[in-house]
Amino acid sequence: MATTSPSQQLLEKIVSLAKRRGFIFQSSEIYGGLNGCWDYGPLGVEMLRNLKEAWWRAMISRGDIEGLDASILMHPRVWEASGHVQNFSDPMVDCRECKSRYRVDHLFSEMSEKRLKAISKAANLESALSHTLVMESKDLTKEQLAEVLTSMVEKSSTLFAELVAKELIACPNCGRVGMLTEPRNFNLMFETYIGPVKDAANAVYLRPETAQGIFVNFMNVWQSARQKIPFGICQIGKSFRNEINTKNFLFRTREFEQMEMQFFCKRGMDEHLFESWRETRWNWWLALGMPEHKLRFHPHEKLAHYAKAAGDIEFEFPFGFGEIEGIHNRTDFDLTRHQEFSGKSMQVLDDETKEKYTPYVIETAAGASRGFMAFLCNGYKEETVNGEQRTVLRLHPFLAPIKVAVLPLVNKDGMPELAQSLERDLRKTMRSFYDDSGAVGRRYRRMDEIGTPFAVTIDSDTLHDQTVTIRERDSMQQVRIAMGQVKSYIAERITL
RNA sequence: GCGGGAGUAACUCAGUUGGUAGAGUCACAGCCUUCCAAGCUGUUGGUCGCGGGUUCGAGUCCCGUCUCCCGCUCCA
Repeated sequence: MATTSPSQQLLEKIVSLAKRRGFIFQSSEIYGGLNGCWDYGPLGVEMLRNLKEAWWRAMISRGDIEGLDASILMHPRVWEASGHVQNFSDPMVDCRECKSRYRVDHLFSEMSEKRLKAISKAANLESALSHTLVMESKDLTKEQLAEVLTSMVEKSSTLFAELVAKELIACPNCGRVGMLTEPRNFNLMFETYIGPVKDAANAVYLRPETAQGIFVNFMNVWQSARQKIPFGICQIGKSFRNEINTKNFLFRTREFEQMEMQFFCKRGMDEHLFESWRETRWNWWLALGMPEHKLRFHPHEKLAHYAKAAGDIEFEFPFGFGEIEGIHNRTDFDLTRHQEFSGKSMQVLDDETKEKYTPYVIETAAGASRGFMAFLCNGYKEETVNGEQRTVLRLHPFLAPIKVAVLPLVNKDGMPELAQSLERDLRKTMRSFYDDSGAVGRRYRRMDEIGTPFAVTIDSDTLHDQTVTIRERDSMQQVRIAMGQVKSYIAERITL
């Protein structure tokens, strides 16, 4: 029997509840499942839609952000321009002795300068440099040496193996020399083919991020929507990454949904806007019920090739802190690259100074799937009430898949009929649920477990004075109001 | 990709040295029940993850494979 940590058990309970109640099923389960893919069940899809709706409204209601829904398949050149073709595949090697795996660039960057020099000599770096750069190897810094060597290894299929054979590269873990395999490329982008012929010339990628769909449409949106800089473009959609390993339920999957916004501004405003968006996005998570102590902002020290500043909003999952949203100052990198690769101008005119410039971009990239899981984990609580245990999902009412349950206290005296008619009426404006099976306490608990914030109960008083009780999920307190006010009472309390 | 653990009903699990699958919960149909899951009756549901092998006979033993979890690695 495996020893399982409390946090592991917690995650297992959440996964189990998610399946039992119809939030999340494993993809293709009857065929044994598909690694790292999950399906949203009836309650899951409602909750996910609510989450995306909350985000969409927060973006669009500002007035300075336009929506977009770009195609998942894009021109292959997009990913050359974005740097994904080059940077999204990392050559990796394994140690035959101790089975450790390394990225080649990490291998080089961890080496001593002396070792790098020795390898440079063996790799005949000078001649490689002579026809590409004016520099000589002795002028290169340690970091530059590592970088050049990495790119040489990437270009040559045999170089790394030769260096290993000359016993110049040791495994950092076990220290054995000559045990590393040839580099293998791990391309993190999914590839498919346009048209019925599977041919390299027809290859396209499933987008690894939604951002590029926004960048390539920047000019279209700018001109058609009549927005003035600064303004943003936002988009919700699926992205795909062929991860080596999937992990932790919905957290690391190969197919996931993003909620991305790119805010275009003039250079000079970018640093202020980065801070401002960081705060705006932080507060958005809080407004949906995230407690501040479960969140943290993690600034990136090692920046990606496109970024000037970057950081993540992280949530404390049962397995530890994990990113739920990234905020990046992408500078003018993407637009500049697309201008270069497409030959189309990405510049705008400053009305005051009459100068043309390429806008800077602040990106906020939230994970819809990860956010969903974060709210599920955050909401899950086991409580003891009067000696009995109850499981409750403390979801913000806006996120809750079902807003209200309507229950006849007992199944007689016309209570079921009255309750059914109330439920039919509520159903027109909100997700509601009628339940008459078992004791009322059991029904309350069932609703707690799926996060339903309100339960309306029809009792004998209802029959003669048209009042009902409304029970609130978290406090379990009840108030009695006129049946005619139920709709407005709940509507007021399920808004953001 | 490596190492460890696990996979039996929708969920949580039991199943002895191999002898044609069980419990509780849930769900469903009723009964009971006037406010917080524990009453009664009945019912549905499993080729024991999948595929091979050994055997007269495999949930149980062996091999392969898939999936989930943990660690390493990875996470532009």
